[in-house]
Amino acid sequence: MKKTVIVYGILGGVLIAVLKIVEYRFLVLQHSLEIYGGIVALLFSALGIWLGLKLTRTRETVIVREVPVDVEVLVPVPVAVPFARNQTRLEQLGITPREFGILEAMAAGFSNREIAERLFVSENTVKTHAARLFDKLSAKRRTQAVQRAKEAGLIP
Amino acid sequence: MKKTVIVYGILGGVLIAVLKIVEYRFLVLQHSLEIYGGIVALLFSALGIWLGLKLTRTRETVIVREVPVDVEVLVPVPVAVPFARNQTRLEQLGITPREFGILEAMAAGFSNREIAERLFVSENTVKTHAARLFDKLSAKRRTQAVQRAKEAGLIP
DNA sequence: GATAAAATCACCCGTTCGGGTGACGCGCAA
DNA sequence: TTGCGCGTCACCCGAACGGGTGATTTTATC
Repeated sequence: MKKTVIVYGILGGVLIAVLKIVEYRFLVLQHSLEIYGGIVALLFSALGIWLGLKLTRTRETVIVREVPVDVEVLVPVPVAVPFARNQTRLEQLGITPREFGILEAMAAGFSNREIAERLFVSENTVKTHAARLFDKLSAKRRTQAVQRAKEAGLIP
Repeated sequence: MKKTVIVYGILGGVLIAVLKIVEYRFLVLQHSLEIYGGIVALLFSALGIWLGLKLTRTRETVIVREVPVDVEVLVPVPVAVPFARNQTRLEQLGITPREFGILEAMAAGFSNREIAERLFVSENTVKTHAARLFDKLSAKRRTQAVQRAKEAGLIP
């Protein structure tokens, strides 16, 4: 943060110097302009900072902490959310079964090499499938692809 | 840091250029004092806002809300289950707030660079946080880290 | 004020990913 | 029979990622 302040300071100094030079060149020797500009700059800088603070200050993260009321009642709750794979969207995107398999493995956190070993294919093949998958999901990274697939309801 | 310096440089250059133009117009037009002031005000407002944002980047107020858990209410899991972040597990793993922020961004499919720009830090910083995160989550890849975090109930 | 924890940034180096391209075989339908 | 979709594989190259190390600064805490 100090650095930022220093940079700002230097920048301000340079700015003022340049202003002075420019002013001399144009022979407009009205100090009021300089002072005026400086004051305005200062004021609005302060205003901007204040505004920025105000805009981002009320950022609250609400965290829900679970507190057991009765231990005996707190039996492991089977969530059992029947995930319904969105087959329609799969077809809409034109994702082939093989590509989907790679997608699942990717979502499970496997590397290309691991996926290759798992599916008994070469790493290059996995990469090809992955590339086509990224294209179809409009993703640039595998994490993004996984996220998109999740949003589309392709994977839980 | 380099980027910041470059941005600052460009900004300064543009500012000076604008000032010159404005000053030139001052010789021609008589109403440029207002224009000059307006431009300076605008520029420094923007600058101030940006600075304000940068200053308050991590000002997050964490509110821990204790919620009694009742199984009978939990079992009929209806729809729209507001994801309850598992704060306990977060502390167990020793994941700091900042690291968690990086984790969220990672899960959203952002690259290290994008995360860096989003959080107003350098890419190296993001990588450092990520490395520590991987260590704490026993993950070797970011996809795996996301998967682990999901399993642990850290992220939806 | 000392101390510890957290956050920030940098550099090097090796690995992994992803884009682009080209190619081959197989099965199926026109 | 030919075209097409699918799956397979290879190579190159640049970008992104991750490990490791070291350092400074900020923040919290006593």
